[in-house]
Amino acid sequence: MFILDSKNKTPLYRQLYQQLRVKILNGEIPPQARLASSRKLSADLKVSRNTVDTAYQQLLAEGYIVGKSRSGYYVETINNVNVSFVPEIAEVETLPEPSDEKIKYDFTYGNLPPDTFPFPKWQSLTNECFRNYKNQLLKYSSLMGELGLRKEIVKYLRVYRDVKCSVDQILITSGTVEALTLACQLLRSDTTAIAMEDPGFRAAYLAFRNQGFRVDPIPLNHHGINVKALHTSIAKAVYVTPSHQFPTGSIMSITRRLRLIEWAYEQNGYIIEDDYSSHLRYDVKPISSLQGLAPEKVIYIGSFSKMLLPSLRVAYMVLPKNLVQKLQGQSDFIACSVPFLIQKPLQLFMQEGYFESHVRKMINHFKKKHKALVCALQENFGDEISISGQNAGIHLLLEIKCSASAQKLIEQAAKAGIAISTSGKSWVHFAPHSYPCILLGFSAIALDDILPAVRLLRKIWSSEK
Amino acid sequence: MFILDSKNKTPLYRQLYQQLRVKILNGEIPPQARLASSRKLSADLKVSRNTVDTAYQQLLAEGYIVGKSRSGYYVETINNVNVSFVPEIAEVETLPEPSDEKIKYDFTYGNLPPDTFPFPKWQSLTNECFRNYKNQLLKYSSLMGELGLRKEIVKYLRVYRDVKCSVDQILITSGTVEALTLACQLLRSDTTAIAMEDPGFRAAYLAFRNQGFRVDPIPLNHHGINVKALHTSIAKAVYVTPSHQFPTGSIMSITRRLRLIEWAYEQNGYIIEDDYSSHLRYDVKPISSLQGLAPEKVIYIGSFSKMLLPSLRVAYMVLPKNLVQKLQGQSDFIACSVPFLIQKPLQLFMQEGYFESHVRKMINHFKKKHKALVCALQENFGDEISISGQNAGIHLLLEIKCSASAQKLIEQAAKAGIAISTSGKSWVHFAPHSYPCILLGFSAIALDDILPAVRLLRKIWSSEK
DNA sequence: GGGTATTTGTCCGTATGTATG
DNA sequence: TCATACATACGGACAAATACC
Repeated sequence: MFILDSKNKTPLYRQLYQQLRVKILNGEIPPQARLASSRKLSADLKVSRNTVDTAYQQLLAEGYIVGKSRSGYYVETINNVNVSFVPEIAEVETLPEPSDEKIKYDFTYGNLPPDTFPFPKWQSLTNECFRNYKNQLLKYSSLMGELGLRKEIVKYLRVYRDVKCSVDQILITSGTVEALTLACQLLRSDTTAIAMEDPGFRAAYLAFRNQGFRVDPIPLNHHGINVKALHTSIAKAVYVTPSHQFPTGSIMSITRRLRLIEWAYEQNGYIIEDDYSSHLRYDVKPISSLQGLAPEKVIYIGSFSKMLLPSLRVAYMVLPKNLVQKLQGQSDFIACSVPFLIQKPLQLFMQEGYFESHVRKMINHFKKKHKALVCALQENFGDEISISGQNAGIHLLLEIKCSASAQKLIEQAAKAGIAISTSGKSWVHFAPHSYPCILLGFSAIALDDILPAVRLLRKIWSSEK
Repeated sequence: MFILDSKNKTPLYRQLYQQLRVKILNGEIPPQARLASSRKLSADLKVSRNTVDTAYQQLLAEGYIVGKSRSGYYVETINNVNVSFVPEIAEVETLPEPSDEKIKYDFTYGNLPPDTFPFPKWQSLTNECFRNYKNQLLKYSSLMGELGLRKEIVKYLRVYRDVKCSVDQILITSGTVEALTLACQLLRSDTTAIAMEDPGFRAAYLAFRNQGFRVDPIPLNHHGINVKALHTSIAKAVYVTPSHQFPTGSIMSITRRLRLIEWAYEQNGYIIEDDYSSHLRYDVKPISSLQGLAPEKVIYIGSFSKMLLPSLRVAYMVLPKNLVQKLQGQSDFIACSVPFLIQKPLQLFMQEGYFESHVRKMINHFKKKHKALVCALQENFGDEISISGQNAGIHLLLEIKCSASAQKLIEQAAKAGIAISTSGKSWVHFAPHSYPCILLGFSAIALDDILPAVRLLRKIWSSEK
């Protein structure tokens, strides 16, 4: 009949429910049949009547049976044609956590180390949402995102990034790529090509391509994008990473910024400013964001992936006012794609000041690792490598003076347990380059692991010199 | 000098920081000036030296001052071009929750009633993620989404929707619109126009337009889209809602389905099947999904918004195998846009059989409300209205035989506290139509409210007859 | 056919362990 | 660490439906 095991972690009533359900679906208990009364069954199975009753209630709620008061429960005719037999849990193999065992040192880009993110706080904020915001969970949210979160972002941007905007201009997106996609949708009527820095951020390149735009690579030097070269392109939009160029790490100079803005006004075009590493800079003076210099000409994009958690999937964009109107005309009645359960905890996190302190903590954290990595590289490699990138961000770009390909160097490192982002995966380079380039992300690796990791790299790669 | 109030809820260090910052920005403390030492200032203000130091550290982190070791802190020359004076925004007004007080009966489309969603269970699953999956929270996830969740979706689709696919073909997206956008990206090289049912789902129309496609409206009757008319379009892709046409509610007949598939093979085109209301049908026999009939020609899109929670923002698409390859070529290294904190709880929810239970519960729930609404409308309006839509979905479409515009009817209802989705917001209608049409969603309203709400509607609208 | 005993669903309070704050 | 809340499981009390005399 029924086999109930009180030692099993699944509750008794649920075990009974499952077994009844299977018997109904495969016809062992035929339609219109009357189930045993809760008293009888409970006596048979040596469990409480309520246990049986709870199982019956569940079947009732799901339409497997109907109840006649004071008479009994009767099996419904299930009219699903092709539900021949539906086992409840068909034993999904519990996926073994992808074993990172082999990775000893992680130099991949973007992942974060444990113990930096305040998990308990975030968990309690999430639970607070379940307690206090049930109503909003049951609804679709508006296009731009939660108003409260947008207010917090405005405050943050005004104070730390010199970005000047009102809440109406903020749009919450599920990652930078969505932001870029939306930017493309807004610019489709203005241009058929988008210019970007070469080398540049691969995901942006793909986003533009996927949106049907031609991408014009524009060379850059250590002061930033070559505005003269930009003038040769017909593109009316340019994608740049001025606060910390990806991947070279240079910071766009103020004169270059002003010339770029001049270009935007002349061409009646737009600048897409990707401030992906937020205000992660160490010992270098801040330069005002492009957006702050020309709010009407800049689409500013920021992200929480680097500072908080990559898996949160929250980014945001600041749109010029005319584009806000355009967006609302284009996308009226489309819901924001970031779940409320992510937006609200983030809002509370910022509101209560935890974000600011967390950012400070992270800056310090990365600063130490940045310094340690630069030192370790210089000590171990000397002038065999050149490090590009200034005191900012969460990665360095190495040019390694050897004959092997970057691909091969990365494979060799992988064999020794050092994970490095495959070159050409995270960035694109259109112009040919002489030596292999390696992008070394230092966000995930622990401070104390940096020196031994670099020594190991030196040992592995020395044979290629 | 400085006024610190320990009774104030903002921390002491922050009060000091704010005041110092203002004085620096407006020049009261000039560039290069040395700040008072932390010992002196703490004595002056009768606070701990740490309090002063924390404030100084914050200013330091933000680049307002520089520290010379064993000498003091000196004010930096703020070289931001146009930072004239940035007041910190104190105290964001705590937003009053949008008061739904005025809404007595909610007939808007898509929202859900409380007490149907198992919040406690979901909450505990979310917490389980914080406990057991910290590693994965610190990482970017892969393009297609969590493998475990995709497995569960495959199982569900196979059993309930006749969809035939492997995990490799499943892509998790943050809502239907993202799925449609991705579909557009995949079809860009094949076609410049997309055909869709007229009337049809507005968000889809907007998505196609925003992606730069021309949209060809194709008329339909109660058996589904007019395939003959479809042949007159040059579009190589057609968007349909066969399981429950939006908004008319008709179910596409099997012959029509087969003819549509024939079209796809002839034209070497694709069908985008939006199964938005999943298997929400009452007393009507299910018809196999288009995907099940022609897996190579159909892009199938499903969503969890209607059955679980709109605010979760999770949908999924099933791609033909050749498009999977295309996608991976196009979007390599782009992360899935659904947060891990949403994907994982959903996976566990499905794995443990709660999703199936919940779906059956919801079907029962909606079935009752559907019946009650149809009865109430027929009793109160008789032949003054015609109800279109068969026994499926979470809405009805009413054609009201009166001279007033739909807009006006909706406004009148709103005055009486009855919320109805604005027509033309959720659906588009290209062809002209004689009587005003009203889309009545019955997902949010409580069962017992349906009859009084309809009576009230009758009373309000009777003057327009 | 009417009264009574029994069966049955339904509702209530309570004890216990776990999870959350 | 302790208090609280919740899910689970239990037994008892009540009223309606049914069966029986």
